[in-house]
Amino acid sequence: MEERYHPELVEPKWQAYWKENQLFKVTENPLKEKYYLLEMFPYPSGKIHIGHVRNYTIGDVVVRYKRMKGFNVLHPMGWDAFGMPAENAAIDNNTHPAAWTYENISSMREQLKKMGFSYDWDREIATCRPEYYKWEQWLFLKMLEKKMAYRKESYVNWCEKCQTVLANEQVEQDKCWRCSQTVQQKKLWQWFFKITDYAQDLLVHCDKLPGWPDKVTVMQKNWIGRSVGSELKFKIHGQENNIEVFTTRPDTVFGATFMCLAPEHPLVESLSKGTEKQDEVAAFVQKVSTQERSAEGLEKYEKEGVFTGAFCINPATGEKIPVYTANFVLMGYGTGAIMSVPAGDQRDFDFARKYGLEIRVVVQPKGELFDGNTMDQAYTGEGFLVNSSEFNGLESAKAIDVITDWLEKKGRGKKAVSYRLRDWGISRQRYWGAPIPVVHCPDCGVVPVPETDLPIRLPEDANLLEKGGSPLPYLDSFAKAFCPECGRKDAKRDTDTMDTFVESSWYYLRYCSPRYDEGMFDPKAVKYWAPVDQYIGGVEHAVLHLLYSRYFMRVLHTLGMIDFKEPFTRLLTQGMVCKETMTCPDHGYLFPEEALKDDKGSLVCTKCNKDVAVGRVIKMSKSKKNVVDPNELLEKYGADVTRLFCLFAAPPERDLEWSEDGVEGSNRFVNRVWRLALECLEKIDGFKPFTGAASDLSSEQAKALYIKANQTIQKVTDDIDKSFHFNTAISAVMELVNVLYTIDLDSADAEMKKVILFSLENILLLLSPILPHFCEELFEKFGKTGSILEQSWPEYRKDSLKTDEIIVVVQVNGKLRSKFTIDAGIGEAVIKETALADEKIKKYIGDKEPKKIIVIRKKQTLINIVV
RNA sequence: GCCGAAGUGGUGGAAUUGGUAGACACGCUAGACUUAGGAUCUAGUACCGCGAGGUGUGGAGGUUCAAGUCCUCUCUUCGGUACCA
Repeated sequence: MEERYHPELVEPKWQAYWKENQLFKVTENPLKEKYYLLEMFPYPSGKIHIGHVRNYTIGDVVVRYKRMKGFNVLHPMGWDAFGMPAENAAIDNNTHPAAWTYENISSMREQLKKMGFSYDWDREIATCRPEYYKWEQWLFLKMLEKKMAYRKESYVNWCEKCQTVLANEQVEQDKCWRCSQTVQQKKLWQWFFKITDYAQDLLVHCDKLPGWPDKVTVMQKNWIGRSVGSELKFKIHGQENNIEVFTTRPDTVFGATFMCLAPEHPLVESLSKGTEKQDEVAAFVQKVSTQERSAEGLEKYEKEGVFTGAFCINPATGEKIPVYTANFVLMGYGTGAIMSVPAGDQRDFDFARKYGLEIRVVVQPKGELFDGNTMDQAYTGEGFLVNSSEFNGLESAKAIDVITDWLEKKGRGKKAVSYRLRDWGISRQRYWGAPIPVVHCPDCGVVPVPETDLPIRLPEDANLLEKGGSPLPYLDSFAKAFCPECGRKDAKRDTDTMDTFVESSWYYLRYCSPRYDEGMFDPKAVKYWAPVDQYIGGVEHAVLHLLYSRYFMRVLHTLGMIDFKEPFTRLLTQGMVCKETMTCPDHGYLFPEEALKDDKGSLVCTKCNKDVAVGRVIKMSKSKKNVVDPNELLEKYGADVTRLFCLFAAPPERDLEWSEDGVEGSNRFVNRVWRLALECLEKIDGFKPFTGAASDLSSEQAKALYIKANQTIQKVTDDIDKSFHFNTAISAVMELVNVLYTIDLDSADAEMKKVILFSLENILLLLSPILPHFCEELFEKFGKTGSILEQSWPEYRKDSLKTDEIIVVVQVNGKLRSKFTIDAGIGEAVIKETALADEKIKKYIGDKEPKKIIVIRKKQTLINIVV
């Protein structure tokens, strides 16, 4: 009985068994109900981190559970293999993105295999392979043909010194991360997908995703950001052109005392041209071009603007109002111009005060008398119109329609819907991505590459530029092309590559038929497997990846390629894995192994012996060094213990705080079950598990254990099935194990032994999705043949879940004062009587007459006496 | 800034539709076994108080016989914010 569980022997044994018997290989089987479970595929960064381990463990448990429930389960794995880190690593380590990526893939694949995850590895894909991105290029051509893809000019972060485009994360405080040069906004022609065509459909279906967490659909709705309002035309003074604005508050149009254009607005230059403001405006536009134009970045800068020198006509008042350009107006939202109503919008108010512009009150609630000169903030609420000519006195909410209709009759406006959602810019001026399959011809313009030329291969012999730019434009063998239309020899291939979100928007369909070479996927396979029944991944993808995927399915649906629109029926967004940071005064951030306890018990740096400061618990990241290497865990504890801890430490949707002590605890539990099983094996021989009803059992102890075992089956099944709360499922099994530990096997009678055997076998079945290797091994020791995977999930007996007695909780004025046990079938009157007769209760009631007695008989039986 | 979450013992966390706050585990304390233990087993462990008892789910109010759970306000931390994936 000294023997401990030895993962280093047991785990490879069963991994080999599963592989040999191809237990995870699946094919379409119309006789079985399918279940497609998918975890978000990883970026091959080099090593699996704990966040991956957690994500894939959650998925693996559900997969194994569903298999035991009889489903035909698809559970694939692959690699989101294009992306910026490969380029950075290639520059830093003087290697090639492809070499770096493929190496990472093979080491990460080995790690995943050691974790015992039940993937059908025959379906593995890597998005950087031409066989994959060929079909992405194919789809791009289809979208181009259907006008779902188009080109327009838009801005990128540009470092003049490095001559490169920078990602947002490569811009640090307006400076290039490599050379600290101030970053500029540069205008480039880029490709876009017309996701806005589906804005309404994507929005409406947010409410038809019952399997998604509300927080995700709410975020998506807000991201799409539908707003209803009006589009108004402000005639430019002295010209026939108009400036169009979108506003949700046309009721305030009489208060529009100036106009603001985005600095990128095409009219900014032309309006100021030739005026004395020309230079000032140009300088301002230049200044704004060094400012980050993201929603997050906008907040960092002081709101400011300049007068363009031009005026436009307020369509309601007929007044001349000045046209400004301002840094808080975004070209990408609405029309890139706003009518400014300082009395009704805080930003406009601040702007007006700053530049001495008129603040005219047009809406005020009853009983107020706002004055534009003395107000200290804008009034954004509803009220009644003032200073609005014939509309004075009208309720502002009603005025929205009335004024829009009035302006429409004058030809100056109309009702309009605007979305915050912008079209998806997919062009990346990078090397390590899927080439965009078009050619630019001096004569024919943009010409799609013929389908038969696909894939347009990314040349793998290119060397990266030191400063991070893409080598593709300089690589003649790639960039020079014949025009497919006219045959001109000096046409130029598009050297941009696609956003990596494009690959991840459809990979889950590719898994259904990963080697299919006649299209993106085999329609028959997709018909059987898709959509994904359960998708699992980080909550950080709540908007972009998930929205793009939803969009892509709509595109394929429109193209008639699939018959569904929503890719993921159920979604689980798991929390991050966090750990405390440690810093040494001399050496900065420390890895966990670089800080050790000295004899006094305080943490010191292994390099200099100075005291280590323990910092906040934050998401594990290499830069903060608060990481745990799964390889070390595997070596020390094995896969099953690591899996157990990931599941036990927190429910999946919550952040998980890593704790070495907690892992030790999981290890202890695994060994506790191991010893229990071995002891039973030794002492209970020749018996079969009990399977009758609890009432057939003669001893109270056996009955109690049997009920507990049945309750455990119910609890674990519910927790996995309904909420994925594995932590409570595990604690339920722990409770049962604790009960078994209190039983003396040597003195147990035959009946008891049968119930113990029943309990133990079910513990193994219930734990098998979580501790697959461990449970296989014990199952085998108990003389079973085959894999535990092929067993059915246990059923509990409904007639053996409840005990004969219940505990009644007695409260006086809502405070717990006493408890008693009573026969479960007893009536309410008896409960009241018993409670009132209770000595402790009498003390609290005294001689007062109870005002009210409330008896609750739900999960708990409770009686509250109000005096 | 905007959008979305989360705050419960020394720690991670548990608590259908409001109904015994702290399951289960870590840590700690004590005991047992042991040549030894960082193994194992048993017991105890929210806080204050000698006690009766009181107080407790980030903070402040409110609804209710009853609030971790519902409502209002507020603080802190985290995620996303369109070129990290």
